[in-house]
Amino acid sequence: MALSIATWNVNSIRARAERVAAWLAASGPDVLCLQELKVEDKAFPRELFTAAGYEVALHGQKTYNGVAIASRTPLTDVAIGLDDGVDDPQARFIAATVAGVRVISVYVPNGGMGPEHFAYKLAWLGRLRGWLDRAADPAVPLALCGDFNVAPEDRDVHDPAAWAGQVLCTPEERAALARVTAWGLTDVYRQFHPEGGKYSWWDYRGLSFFKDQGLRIDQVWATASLTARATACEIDRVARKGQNASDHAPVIATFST
DNA sequence: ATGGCCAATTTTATTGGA
Repeated sequence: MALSIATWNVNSIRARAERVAAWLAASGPDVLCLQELKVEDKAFPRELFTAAGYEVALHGQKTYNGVAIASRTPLTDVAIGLDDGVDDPQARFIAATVAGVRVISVYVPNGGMGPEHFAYKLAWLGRLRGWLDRAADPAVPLALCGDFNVAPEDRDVHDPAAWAGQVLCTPEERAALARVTAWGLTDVYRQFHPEGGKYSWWDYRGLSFFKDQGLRIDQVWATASLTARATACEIDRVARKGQNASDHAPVIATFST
């Protein structure tokens, strides 16, 4: 048997309802971490998931952000938000345990809208490391999944020279992400695809997807005990094609059980 | 010249995204 865990920034679950339903029916993973729901909990299209055989743990908000974990098997020990005493209304973190794996869905701040946004992003990554230190165990199977809004290395960038120093690729962001993953996490996609030149996000503008001008900012990071069970990790570019697509493609990691 | 697209909103412009 296998356990598949995917992450997908859908850029509005309501705008993407038909595409998500079709994707679940065609290639639905066991667990799906979602980001950028852009909807309050009470307006979340839960039936879309229940009809496909999933239960959902949800942390939404109006207009912006919003994360969830959908699973074919029961979700337990749901944690909403970083719960670190910081007054932060932005819905960017949810965790739950499924099939013996601690699964986390994060939507890391973009940080590109000005200096205060950038500072919030770096601080948020520091708070994420704090949550791992305080509330998780690197010795157990854990998958930290989501839209990290950081391309970890130049090989995750279509044009590193053009992106040098730009938000999503700065040394400060890469260092902040590295401090999170130094807790004890491995980039599962990288394990299977060291070659680079593979992306998970393409700008809607300028025919970027057609020209494959993207960034690999969506990732699945796993602890050692889970990484040891990884058998594959793929980006589903097909889900980015055509009309009404999200600007992100799903990333699917598969583990032996 | 630093644009182009897309989604949500007390919508016909603005904000945020990446």
